[in-house]
Amino acid sequence: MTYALALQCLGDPMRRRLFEKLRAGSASVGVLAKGLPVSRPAVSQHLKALKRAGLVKDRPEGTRRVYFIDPEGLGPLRVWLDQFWDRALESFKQEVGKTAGRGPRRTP
Amino acid sequence: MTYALALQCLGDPMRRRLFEKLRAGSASVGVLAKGLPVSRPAVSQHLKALKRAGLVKDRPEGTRRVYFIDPEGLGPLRVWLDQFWDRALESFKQEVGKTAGRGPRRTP
DNA sequence: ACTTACCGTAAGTCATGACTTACGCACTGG
DNA sequence: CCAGTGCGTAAGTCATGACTTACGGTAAGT
Repeated sequence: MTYALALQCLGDPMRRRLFEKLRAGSASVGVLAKGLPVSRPAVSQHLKALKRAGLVKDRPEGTRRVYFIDPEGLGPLRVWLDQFWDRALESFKQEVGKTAGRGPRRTP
Repeated sequence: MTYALALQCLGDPMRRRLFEKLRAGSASVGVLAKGLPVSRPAVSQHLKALKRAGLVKDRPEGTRRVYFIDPEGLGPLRVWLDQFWDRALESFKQEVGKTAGRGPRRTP
């Protein structure tokens, strides 16, 4: 059920940019805030959401907090996605044939 | 770049429920609307968004429109996700060790 | 041709949530 | 011990978007 939070989090463009920044490696809040067109508190709030979704972890480092991606957080999302690939792909094959078959009544 | 639309779409709970319903197979708008706590036009609008994101396709069938999942729509999302698994996983291993290492000054 | 079923779009309402500024707390260095 | 730095939270504002009802358009049955 935790994939829901992950999706809802990554659905936001700003949070996605934040998450993608962290892909390059760990970074503090201040560093992340620079390079983004929003205030530092906004970044804090986004990081809080990402943390709640299990997508990132943080570690205190002196007076600052360093955030980094938790790969395990993407696990449930990956599993959820695979459920569609398997199940939906076979259904899809049955559909594509029909797409030009039974349309509205042909009126020549 | 299309993974952005997919994420933004699936970020919405109602759209997710809709998408998961379609996993069981194709269905018309009216059928989908029943079983969801929203009006039929709302479902139409959600389906429009899903279609724009390339996640579903539709086919006319008489007076109704049948929607079904397009597995290819999930492709970009999958690719995007993998980029994190590969890249972030190695970064993560370097981080976990530090998590208890350099904290705030120990004050015994 | 007329009615009925099914759907998409338009227009308007309302709540969610993304942002801001202001504040208080924890840690570090002089 | 006293600034200064870095951060999280609170409170308030404002736009986005998710929903509604109303309408028009297409296809099928009689």
